[in-house]
Amino acid sequence: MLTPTAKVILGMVRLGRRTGYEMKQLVDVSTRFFWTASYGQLYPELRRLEDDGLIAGEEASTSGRRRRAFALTDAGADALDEWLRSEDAGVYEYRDEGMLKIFFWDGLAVEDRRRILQLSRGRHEEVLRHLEAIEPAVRRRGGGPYAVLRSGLALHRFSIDWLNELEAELDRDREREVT
Amino acid sequence: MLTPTAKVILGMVRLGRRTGYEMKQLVDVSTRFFWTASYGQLYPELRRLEDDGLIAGEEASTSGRRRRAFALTDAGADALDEWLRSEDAGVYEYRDEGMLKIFFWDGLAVEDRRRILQLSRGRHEEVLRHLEAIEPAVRRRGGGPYAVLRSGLALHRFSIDWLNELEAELDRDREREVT
DNA sequence: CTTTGCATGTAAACCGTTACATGATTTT
DNA sequence: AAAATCATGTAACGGTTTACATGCAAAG
Repeated sequence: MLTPTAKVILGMVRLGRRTGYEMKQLVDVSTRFFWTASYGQLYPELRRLEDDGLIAGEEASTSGRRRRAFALTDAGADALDEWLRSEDAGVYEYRDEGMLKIFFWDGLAVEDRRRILQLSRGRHEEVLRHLEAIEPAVRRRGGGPYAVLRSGLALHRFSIDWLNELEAELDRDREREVT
Repeated sequence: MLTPTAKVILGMVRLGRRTGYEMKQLVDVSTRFFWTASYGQLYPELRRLEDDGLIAGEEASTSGRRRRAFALTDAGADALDEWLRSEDAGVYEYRDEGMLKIFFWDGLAVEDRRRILQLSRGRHEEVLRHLEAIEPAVRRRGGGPYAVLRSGLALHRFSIDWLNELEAELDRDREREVT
């Protein structure tokens, strides 16, 4: 079985990211919103995958700076395909402290509740802005990354709309209080 | 600063869940979809919170079976409110292996891609069924838990719709291939 | 009398982030 | 000359899940 980070690495190598650094670069602008990877996971896992014969590394220093480039082995390509075709939906985790605050917000004043909604919305807006910024470039490439990007755009827009709706309800509740 | 589990506990105590077991019960049917807690976190954290004076525990055995019931102290109520009013959106994590598969799916046949979408959708449908089942009971209570439940319903329905749309696109792509 | 539910807890393993360390190269 | 970028790695820490251990009480 592949570890979560191994899946990212094998996929990234097939996409042409040959060094750990390049993989991290792409993760940070693309998969980051539904799948992260830090250097602390990446480099040890690269070594493990090489030991297991799923990737092959070679010295690729262009100058005095050391650099290791990796390529998929046949076994690695098989492992990647096997995972992609596996009958297992895999990890799905959604953890949202904003939701937890809403769950427990019953004692709070309307203005405090509004603030909770605004903070949550602010974060979705930040992500949305980033996704919108890279949209033109990713659209040109198309394929899986573009499908995923459109998912992200749709999801965060939906969340923003939903939070706005909840905020509108808050106003209606207050009017009822005043009346 | 409160640990994530501490936030759940303080909130649950205010909602009237007095024992670790009761808290876990409610977490499992309600917050589970955006915030989990296992016994391995719950019981040690209960002890820590009691040591810190945020909750007070008392023996509450109704018979031979041991049972510790907790209540919020004034300091605990303050800490809970402080967290709820904090200018920090807190943890937001979304990890989805289905999305990762889509990101890397470009080498796959249309049928393999369809399967990936179906598996993801299946999971959302499972969650949706559970949320729909508890909806009537939660609606009666209203408040934060009901707002959160409606969020969950909306989010998972949206995800299902989105995955269906992607699947329809797949069919259009294949027709184009055949034509 | 056996299974399910109530109830509390611990230990090990796993996963992941953060901070740190190092040093070369390119850009300003 | 300084700052940013390329590039690789480790150590410490923290949070979470899983599996295990224990035992009483109620229901079938």
